[in-house]
Amino acid sequence: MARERKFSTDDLYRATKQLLLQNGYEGFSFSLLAEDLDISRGAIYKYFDNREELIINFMKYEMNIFLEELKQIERYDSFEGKLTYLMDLIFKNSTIPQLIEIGQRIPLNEKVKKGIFELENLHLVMYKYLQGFIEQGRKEQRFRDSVPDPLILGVIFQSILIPNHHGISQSEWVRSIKEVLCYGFLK
Amino acid sequence: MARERKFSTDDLYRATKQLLLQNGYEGFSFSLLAEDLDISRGAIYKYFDNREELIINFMKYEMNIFLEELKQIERYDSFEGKLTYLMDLIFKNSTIPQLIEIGQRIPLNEKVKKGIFELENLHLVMYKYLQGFIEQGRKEQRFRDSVPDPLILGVIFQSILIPNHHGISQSEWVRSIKEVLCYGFLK
DNA sequence: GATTAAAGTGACACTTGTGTTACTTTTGTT
DNA sequence: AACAAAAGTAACACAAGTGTCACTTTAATC
Repeated sequence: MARERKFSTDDLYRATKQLLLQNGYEGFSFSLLAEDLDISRGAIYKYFDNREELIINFMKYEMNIFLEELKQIERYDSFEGKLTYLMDLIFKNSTIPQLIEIGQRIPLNEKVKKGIFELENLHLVMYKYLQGFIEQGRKEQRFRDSVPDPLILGVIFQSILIPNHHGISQSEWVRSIKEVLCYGFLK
Repeated sequence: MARERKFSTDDLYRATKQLLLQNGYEGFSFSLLAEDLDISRGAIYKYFDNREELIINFMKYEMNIFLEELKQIERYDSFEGKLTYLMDLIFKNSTIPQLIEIGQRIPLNEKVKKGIFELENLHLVMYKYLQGFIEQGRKEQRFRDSVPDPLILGVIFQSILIPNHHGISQSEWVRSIKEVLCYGFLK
């Protein structure tokens, strides 16, 4: 009993992702989004009350996909297996740390409180999986004792964001980053 | 023969810095700036033609102060001396990497071409000093051969941006980061 | 005290974005 | 064919930003 949709929620999310990464949180607007998808601005309001609503739901969508993959880390028994899987996963999902950063710019107000809460829950789930990995590493005495847990996770997540200005090939770049993170840049 | 100034260029730069770090490039406006300094928007136009002009000049100002300090790296002869000085300098100027990132969001058009060019020149000067440090490290065989130069600089600059969500004390945090960068997080 | 010129203000016309609403289009169901 | 209902549009009133310009304020100089 309904007309066929001109654009899917997936279309919205795809364009949202591109615009967010390109223009940042403050540079994103429904106007840009509508223009990008060649639809009217009003149509978007049929599905999302406002910018924040859309962005939060998009973030939850991205997070869930990422978590689905991160969950698989538990398939690996060995610390090495988990470490390699985690690093590869993060380099494959290199936009996740950027999006998380952007997500933290959403101003918290009554309207979006619930959504933000749910998004933060997903972050906690992510942290839970990561913490499992860290604990195993500690138990097996693999990590430098003097380096705190949050820093281990921090350097892994942040290393994705190092700009490769010199256009070093992806495989070479990733291999080098892994090496620096594990063993440092000094001999 | 002139009236006393209500606000100095330094006042502008101070407020600009704060607003840029808080709101990002797209979230910065002359309106906010004027409000912050309790002056009229029109007054700012007496000194800067537009937002981009102001931001670029502010960036040049910040870069010059930073370069003045970075230059001092050459006072140290030993590689260790230079490395320690560089790390401490970057942690002391932790806003520099953030500001450089923000600066890269300025859209290049005819109006700002000259300013951007001059700002990029300052980046090259910065790179020159850093490259001197890298070369000495290579010559003295201190660096892991398999890690490319841009990545060594990249991890140093990016490490500042790792969010310390758990509020680990500054000194402890900095010490740990140095350790991870030099020797990695694995034993 | 009058003059001068820089410093600062406030209002104007304009642009871009928001959220809402009455409206039109499309398509399956009766 | 008529209808129902969801999908999409276009226009409105509003808010916040821009750049400009005629104006006022202030303080040094004659």
